[in-house]
Amino acid sequence: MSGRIDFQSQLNPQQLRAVQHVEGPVLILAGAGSGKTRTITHKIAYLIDRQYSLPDQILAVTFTNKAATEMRERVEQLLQHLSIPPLVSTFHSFGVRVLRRHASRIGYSSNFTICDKDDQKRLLKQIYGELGFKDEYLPLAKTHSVISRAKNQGWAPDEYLKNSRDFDSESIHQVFSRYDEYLRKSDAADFDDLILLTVKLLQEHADIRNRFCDRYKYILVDEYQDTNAPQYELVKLLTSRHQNISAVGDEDQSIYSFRGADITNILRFEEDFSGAEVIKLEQNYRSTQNILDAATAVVSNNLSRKEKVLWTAEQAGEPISLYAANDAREEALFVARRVRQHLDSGVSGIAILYRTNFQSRQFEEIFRMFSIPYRLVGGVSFYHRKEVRDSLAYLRIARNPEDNISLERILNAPPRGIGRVTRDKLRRLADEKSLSLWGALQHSLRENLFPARAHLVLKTFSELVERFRPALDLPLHLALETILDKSGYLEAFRNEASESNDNRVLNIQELIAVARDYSGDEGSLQSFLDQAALYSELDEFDSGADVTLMTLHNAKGLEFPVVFLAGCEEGLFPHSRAIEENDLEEERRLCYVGLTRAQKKLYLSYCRRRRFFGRETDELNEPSRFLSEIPAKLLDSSWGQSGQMVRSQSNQPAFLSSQALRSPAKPKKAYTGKTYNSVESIKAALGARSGRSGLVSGALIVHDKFGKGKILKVEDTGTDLKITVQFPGRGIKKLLQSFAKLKLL
DNA sequence: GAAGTGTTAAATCGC
DNA sequence: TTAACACTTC
Repeated sequence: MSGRIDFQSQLNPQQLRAVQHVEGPVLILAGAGSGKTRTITHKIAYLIDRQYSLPDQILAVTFTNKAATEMRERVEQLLQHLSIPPLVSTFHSFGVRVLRRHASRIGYSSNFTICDKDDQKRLLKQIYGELGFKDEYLPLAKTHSVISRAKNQGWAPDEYLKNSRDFDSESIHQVFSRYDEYLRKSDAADFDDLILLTVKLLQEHADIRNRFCDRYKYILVDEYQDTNAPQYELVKLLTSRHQNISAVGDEDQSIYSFRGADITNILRFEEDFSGAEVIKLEQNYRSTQNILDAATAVVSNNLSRKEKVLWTAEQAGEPISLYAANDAREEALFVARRVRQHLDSGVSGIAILYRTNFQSRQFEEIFRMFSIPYRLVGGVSFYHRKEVRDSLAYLRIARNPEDNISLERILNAPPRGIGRVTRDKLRRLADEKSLSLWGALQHSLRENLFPARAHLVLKTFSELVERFRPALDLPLHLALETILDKSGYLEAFRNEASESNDNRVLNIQELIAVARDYSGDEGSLQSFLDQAALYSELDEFDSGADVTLMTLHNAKGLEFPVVFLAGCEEGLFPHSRAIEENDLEEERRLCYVGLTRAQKKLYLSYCRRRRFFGRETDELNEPSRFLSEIPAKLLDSSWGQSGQMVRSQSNQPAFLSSQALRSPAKPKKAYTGKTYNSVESIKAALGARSGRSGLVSGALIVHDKFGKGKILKVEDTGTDLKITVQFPGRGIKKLLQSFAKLKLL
């Protein structure tokens, strides 16, 4: 049966052309909100429905699990009697899928471990220790990002050295080589390797490459502007026989150059794939005219872009509101009040977007105060919690004790008497004998290489691990439960009752519950571990939620009736690092992405002052330059209640017309100028929260003849208060004691 | 080796 | 501000 779906009635002429372009390469250049994903989803359906292809001959690649899931579901909706689904996958999970089958061809086992950022950092730290490198001379964070960047270019350590003239490149090269070697020896791959190794496999083994080429006759790539060199290479390899590639992208939405995304991939598509047709989608179905005009006005300040004319059939809609807050708290209060109003009038689907994750905190606090339910995307996600990661490491070790990275994690968690000395000795032994850590442990037990006490704890540990294996025959969740039980890992948290330990236990129980969903399938252990490793924060996003907090990067591809774009200040957005490195065009694209998330109503806000590390900035923040790029006529002239009113005048951007934006004198804290007689009263006045008893630290400032100092400790001697104060002076910190009834400023 | 205490660094964006 | 770390003591 063919031709059941009426594509013509569901798509506009351009979209239809893109969908019906079946043979050969096509590039779909689409503006924001023009139905990119919709178009390729329909294309998948079209290929199947019109019998150009069997479902499993289609491979669609996206960047997030979220997008993949959505696309899969929509295809299923369109084609209701689909027995085999097409493969819709992220680049990374596609890599995993290929490698799990064929890893042996390039020297890995099919059970290789996926190593995430946290594992990478641990490993780098270990290598620093071995090489005697110090973080203060060569920041580990820098090394990490340089290595990842190099890998995203497709460079091996030696190629990196050749291509880089940095002062530190020799040192980094040393770390990089050792790091790669260690991963290889540990049968482990980091995220970048998932792509690199897949490319290597397909390059070196023509038989496998040809098999995949014939298998997937139609390749579709979403967000093509975000592909980096290895991903581009992968696409080239997969399409090397049949050039049936459909790439969808928007160069104005390229916001991932920091992870190697190369905007030239999309710009030179026509050269790369000869005979490529280019189709533009310029009608926007998402936003009002005002919002679209604002976004277009901003992004047209970029020089390196192709002109696209986005238009909409929508009305002008409401003007865009701009709010200048004195600080982040006020900004959050403004947002919370408006959110409440929208919720009360029945609007749902509100997003609060910001540049950096730390901004979420203030919103969370205020939203809880207002009892506004919200979803936070990002932050410390479930799968990044220590207890969850440790539990997964236990599971990996049960299956394969040779997994060095996991063994390092659980060796002494919970504490079982295997300390630094013993661990170092094991590592050295493993290195000398070219053994895994587990191998070294076995070897040293046989040869009696450790003193009695260490020998005993290692033997106990070894026997423990041996006892894990039989548990793997149980259904997955029971296996996990049994292993955690035997290991004493759960027990250790239960024994020491505290709020955080209770949470840990709950998280582990939650993990066991997730494992239950995987139980029973063939290969359930592997797919459970893979999904945990490739899990991303965006996966938590629930499009049904009323209010969502997330970063601008996470918001790409999503839309909301109401959007708040917070923190529009120079230094924050555009970010100071971007200003330094002259990456303003990418920041501007990010702004474009943010603005175009809004369907009906858009709010912009910024703070004149903002706190970093508990410290207030000295000078007032400049409003973001992007605000001044929005034509004043699109902006609202009325303002929220608690901030100062800013009126827009004819052609001036709203914020420029307001002169007296200086923040009023800060209200004095309730505790200043008073005299306190007890520890408790000081603590109460400060609202100080500190785990350590009798200690008040932090923002409290005392004033005496030595100047201003920070209170470190307050002890009640019965008659007096003994207060330890730290006075910073020329880099040297003097510790003094002063007594009782101190006046606090 | 573990626990407790003091010091200091930190936070752009993410698979 | 907090959290990781480094150092000391038991």
